[in-house]
Amino acid sequence: MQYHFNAIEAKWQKYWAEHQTFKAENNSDKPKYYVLDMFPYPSGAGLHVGHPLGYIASDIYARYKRHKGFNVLHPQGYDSFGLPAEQYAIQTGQHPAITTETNIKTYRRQLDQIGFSFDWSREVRTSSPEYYKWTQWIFIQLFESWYCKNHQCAFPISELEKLFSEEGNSGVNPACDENVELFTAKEWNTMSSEQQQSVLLQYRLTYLAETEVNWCPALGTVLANDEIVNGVSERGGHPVIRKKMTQWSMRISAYAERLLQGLDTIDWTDSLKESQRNWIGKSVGASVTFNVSDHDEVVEVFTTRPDTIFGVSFMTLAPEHDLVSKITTADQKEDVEAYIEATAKRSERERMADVKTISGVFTGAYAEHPFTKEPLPIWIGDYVLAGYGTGAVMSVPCGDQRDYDFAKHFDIAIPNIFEGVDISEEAYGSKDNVKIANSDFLNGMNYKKATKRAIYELEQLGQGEGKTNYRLRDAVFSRQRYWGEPFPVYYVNGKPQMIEKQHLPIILPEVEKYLPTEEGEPPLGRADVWAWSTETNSVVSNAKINNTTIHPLELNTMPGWAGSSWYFFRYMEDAMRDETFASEEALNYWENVDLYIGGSEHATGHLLYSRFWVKFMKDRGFVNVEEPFKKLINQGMILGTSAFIYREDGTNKYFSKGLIADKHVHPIHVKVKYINASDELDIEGLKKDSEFGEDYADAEFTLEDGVYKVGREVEKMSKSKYNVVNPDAICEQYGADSLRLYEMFLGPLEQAKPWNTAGITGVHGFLKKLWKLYIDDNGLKVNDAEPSKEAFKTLHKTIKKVEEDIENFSFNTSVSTFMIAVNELTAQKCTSKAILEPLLIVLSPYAPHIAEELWNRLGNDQSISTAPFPKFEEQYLVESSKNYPISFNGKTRFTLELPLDMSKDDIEKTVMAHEKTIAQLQGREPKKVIVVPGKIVNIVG
RNA sequence: GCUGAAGUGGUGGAAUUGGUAGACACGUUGGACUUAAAAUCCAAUGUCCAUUAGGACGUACGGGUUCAAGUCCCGUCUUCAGUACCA
Repeated sequence: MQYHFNAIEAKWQKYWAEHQTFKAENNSDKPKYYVLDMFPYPSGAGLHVGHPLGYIASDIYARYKRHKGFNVLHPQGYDSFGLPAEQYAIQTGQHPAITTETNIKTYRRQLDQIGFSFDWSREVRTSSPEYYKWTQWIFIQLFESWYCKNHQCAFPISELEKLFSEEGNSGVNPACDENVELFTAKEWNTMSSEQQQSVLLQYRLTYLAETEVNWCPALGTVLANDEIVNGVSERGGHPVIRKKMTQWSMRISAYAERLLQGLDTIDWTDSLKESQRNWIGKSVGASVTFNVSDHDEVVEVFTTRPDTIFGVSFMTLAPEHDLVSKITTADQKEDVEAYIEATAKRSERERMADVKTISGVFTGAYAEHPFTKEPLPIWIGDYVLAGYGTGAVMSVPCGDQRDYDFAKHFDIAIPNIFEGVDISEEAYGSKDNVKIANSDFLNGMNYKKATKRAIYELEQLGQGEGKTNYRLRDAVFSRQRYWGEPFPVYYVNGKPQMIEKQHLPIILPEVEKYLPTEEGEPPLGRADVWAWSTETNSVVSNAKINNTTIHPLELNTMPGWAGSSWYFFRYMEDAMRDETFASEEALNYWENVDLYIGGSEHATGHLLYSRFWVKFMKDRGFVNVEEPFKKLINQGMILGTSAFIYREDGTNKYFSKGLIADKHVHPIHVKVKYINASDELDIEGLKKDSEFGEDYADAEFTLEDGVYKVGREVEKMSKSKYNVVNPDAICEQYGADSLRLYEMFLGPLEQAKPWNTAGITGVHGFLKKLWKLYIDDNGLKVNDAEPSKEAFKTLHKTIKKVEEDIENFSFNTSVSTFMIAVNELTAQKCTSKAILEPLLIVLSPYAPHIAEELWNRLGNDQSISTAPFPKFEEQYLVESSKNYPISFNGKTRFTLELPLDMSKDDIEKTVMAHEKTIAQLQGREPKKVIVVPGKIVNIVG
């Protein structure tokens, strides 16, 4: 009987679905384990072989944990709001919901055929109203909260109102907008409700603010910092400009310190933690204010080197700095304005590319040194960034290379405040091994002491204080798009109001077109039912404008990361649950994700935002975990191997790769399915391909050695490069088990690696051999024969290795282990059930279908997933003897097989006897024998 | 520049954490079976020298520690990823 993988796989997939084999229980005596994949965005292209890599790894782990006696939650869903469906809608008029539904069907079919052990009863879709009701609800909770820096915790905004009415705002220490005005309790209580609302907006964890945003004209929307790569949009590569807009923002900066501290408590890779640390960008230093001479203004700067305060010889402002227009003297006005205009014209990209050119201009104004009262010229320069710190720096040319270069270029003084350091060539940027000089009360101190003293003295003067600065900016939360969560917000007199929970969800309305309106409003501005009636408490049609008091609803939608920041909690419960986003019992039982697998591209987006939301939800008591993902693994990308044919310029002639050296050719991508394992092109197949019509019909192919050789190159898998390998075709031809094993076999999980379909014959051959070990032409070969010692050894070696591999996430080496085991057992002619049955359990996480089939044929009527993982027993691996390498002066000459229980002295005696014989033969004196316990025998002379 | 990861046959990659480098697989070559092909099976396959026996060299490069180094230490180079005028 042959191994009919297609039939076997279909059979068991159906069985698992019908029996709900992988349904997780919310009540169980077993310990819980939560294995999660980053849920996919269902794109129109469907899955290619790279997508399932992480899912296969997590599935192996989930199945393994079930064998190990855990109650495993392993869900899957779709991050189904997003730009591609909307772009497609703009082009075709097709509603994104329909496209999304179609794509999800394709995804589901493709996922099902690989045999994942997902509990589909908990599926979530971020675009379904049952789900985004709760995304909207969380938004409201953020609006109704403020963050107390003293307690490092978020509280309801009503508590802040109470504090304000009792003692004003001078005593509270909240995370809030900069430069909020101080008021007393009395002042607060006399404010109008509208005024109070305006004030509170400065403290809420999500707030409306006029912010400078990254506006992408081509996409008609704003983008977050992490959606911009090299100054252009991540999607589509369109230019991005700075623009001021009123936007919802998330006060993630309030959580900067906790987001940083929390990294120490979770098991993520160093590089990922490092990315987040860099993104948060904590720097400890001081804020210092410099009075501007002859003005009523001050320049506030942030510095990490307050110890170098006496080295300041000038100030530099960003060209966009508010003070520039106020302090520039009449003489300098023309130059300054010309400079500002010139920098504004330069795109972000140019400014980044051109970091070496030093440019700047003197404002004509001077600041006063806080201690020496010396006048310090105030310059503007584009090396100072408006978006970091205060947009102004105190320039210490002897201690900072950029200040140094600037000072040299404009011939500004470079006072040296370092003892015995030569600064004639470059600045001394190091904090170490140096003492401060020429600095009044700081003389002779090191960095640490001087910093402390400088801050103290500044505080005495009232011109500075110790300060910690974070690079992390608040996250803009509004998108001018259609296909996203609507905000549960309406406006009364321009002030945002939250819609009450019982009226959620606010359903995304139908629109005729998905583009922004002619007035430049977001697409929701086109909906004729996009207003809120406070009388009926419902969304009403704009047409009813005369019958009832209506208020405009927020027209923006939420960004992609809104729905993905909390979805892992929704899986804990029935996705249709309507009372809360998940029950308290479920949240208490599942806590957080034990293992999270996904791509590293989310390092500073999704993985930071979800940590922020979870910390917030913890503060407000909605969940009871501080971190969402205990352990995180980034799977590497599977790359495609593109194939090229070479067309001679201006002809329809194609030359084989070896013949192109002296010709003018250019490479053209061809479909990889026409290439065999030896890089030879199937010319007939290509000519007949309907996608290219007649393009290749009369093409002339010049061969070498009778074949056409193509060029190969490893690139990202992409439709346009014709290097996409479809898992459907692989499952069809080799089966899901082969695909699963091969994806693991390709290499370490976390590494990027190219796909090469040719290699799959190796693992496919293994599965056939495995089948033959159990089944032959007469049916089942397995019997109750007493297993041999060797068979036990093979089995237990395999158990041990695979268990270690899975725990260490090195799935690639397990596949080799299985191959060796099957080869050994075949050679031993093993037919014992006592060996072959447990072997199936060990294999089943990797190749569940064949394992389930053989398990069933061995007479088991329960799914193999209920079977406990076989226990490794050391005794079967213990050997009676061991090969000792015998080395002379470090060179291994021969090995001696000696019994394991031999004592050190006996080993020495035995080896000495050998040495004597050899020495006699070679006609020399015997050398001394040294035994290193347990390891090796040395003979030294 | 900074941070992180890595460099092993023709290729993907192993190596129990300092103990016989190259497991396993692909590819290649030869053979068996077959009218033929596919499939399957067997053998060889790091490089060099040697008819053989055997030997020399070999984990990016240069040093070092050790009886013993792919593994540890110092220096250099290269590749990939992230980040960047962050004061």
